[in-house]
Amino acid sequence: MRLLVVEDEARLAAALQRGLRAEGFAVDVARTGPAGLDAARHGGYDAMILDVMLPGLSGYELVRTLRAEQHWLPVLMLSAKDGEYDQADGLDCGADDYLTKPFSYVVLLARLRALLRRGAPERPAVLAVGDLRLDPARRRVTRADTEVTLTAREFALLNYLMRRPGQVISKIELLDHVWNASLETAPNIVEVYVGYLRRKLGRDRLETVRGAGYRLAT
Amino acid sequence: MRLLVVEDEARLAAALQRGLRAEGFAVDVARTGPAGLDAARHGGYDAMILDVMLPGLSGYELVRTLRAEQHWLPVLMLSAKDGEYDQADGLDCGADDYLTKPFSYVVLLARLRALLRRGAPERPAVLAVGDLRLDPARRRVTRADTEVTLTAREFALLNYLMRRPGQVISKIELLDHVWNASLETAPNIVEVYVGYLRRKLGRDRLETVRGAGYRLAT
DNA sequence: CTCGGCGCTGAGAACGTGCTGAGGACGCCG
DNA sequence: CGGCGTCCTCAGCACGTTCTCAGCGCCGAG
Repeated sequence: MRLLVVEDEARLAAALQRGLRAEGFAVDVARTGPAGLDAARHGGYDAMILDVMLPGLSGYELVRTLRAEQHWLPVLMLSAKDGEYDQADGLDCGADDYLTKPFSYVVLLARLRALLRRGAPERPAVLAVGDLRLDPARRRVTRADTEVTLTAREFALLNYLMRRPGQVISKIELLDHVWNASLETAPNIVEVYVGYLRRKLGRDRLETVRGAGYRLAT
Repeated sequence: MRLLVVEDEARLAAALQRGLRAEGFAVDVARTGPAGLDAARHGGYDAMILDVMLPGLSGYELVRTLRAEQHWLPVLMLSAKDGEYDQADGLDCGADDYLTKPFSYVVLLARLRALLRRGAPERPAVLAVGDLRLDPARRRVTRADTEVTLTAREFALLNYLMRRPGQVISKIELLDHVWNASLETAPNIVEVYVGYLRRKLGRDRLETVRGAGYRLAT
């Protein structure tokens, strides 16, 4: 899931990015209204978190413009509760949901998930492929009932692969979702981590499909 | 879903009743501590929203009494942030979650929903994990039958962890529920308190899951 | 068979995360 | 007022994790 955060306060932006990445989202940040609008138009995001007070172009105007151009990206709006703007305005101009600062992180997450959920199926509690099991809540992985300890990055990678067993997944896609890296990042890092996983899970569990990507054996 | 709101300020009570009804809940209101206690005992509610400042009987006493009588109704506590009472105290006495006034209605709803989803009517009188025991009503903790004295904050933290043993809980979530902190608060405070707990409870009872959070060993 | 390119791996550097002790702010109580 | 306990901040340290890089092997095309 790819998210766009449009926020000019550096600390809040950084905190959001960190927190959401920890939840497994790929997060990009834009710091001004125009930059945000541009990213929203072309970035292929699944949702946008948008501050109202922005340099260059207000959040309201941004959403209005986007909607006028027939972009229907889900938008979660944030505003300082200083009375100048109010919630009704936010929803009026085309935002899908609305939070006033200061807000709780858990609430943000809940609302965000609600936005994204439209149509998306609920995740199963425990992923299982062959004799591999992965429990996201407990953050545990077992192979034939013996526990395997993984680092955060290894866990994220396996997690992603286990959601689409048997399918070939490209390095670019993995870079994008597991590392949320730019196009310029060297794909070698993926090879390195696939190597780590192979050592821990068994050699033939991850197949290489030359020129295409990797596949988790079912 | 039936809710009980115990709140003496007429305006707030009315607003809550109206808002929650609009969400599809059946809402009753009690205006004093004793009336609230009585309703909670006999009303068959799914959750209670409880102010701290009440005529006749404080919210703290109310929950404590209820828990002592083996009623495990989920309780969401509200307090004015006037310093007289502290958040940690709220979690101490057996409430399930806690909000300080002024709060956002959206936050209230989100927390309430989380409570109802969790909704454990079959809660044991005392939380027990391994040889650890925590009694929310009496605010006591024992480890292998010897009492451990905890400060309010330490107690609140352990309390939260013991409700989801074995699961990994992120620092952000802990900050949110135990400290009621914003996103920008430094997560170091969690590390510090985990350190305190480890000293008092034993080194390996709280596992660190690097890059993810903490887990209470089962 | 030969060659080019893709993928694999080990070594080690760079980085970040988490832990800890010291100490300051604050409120409470004698 | 002074001592005490709790809460929190901060800076330094240690160690695990992440990433880079270079060299090599292997696969497939021609």
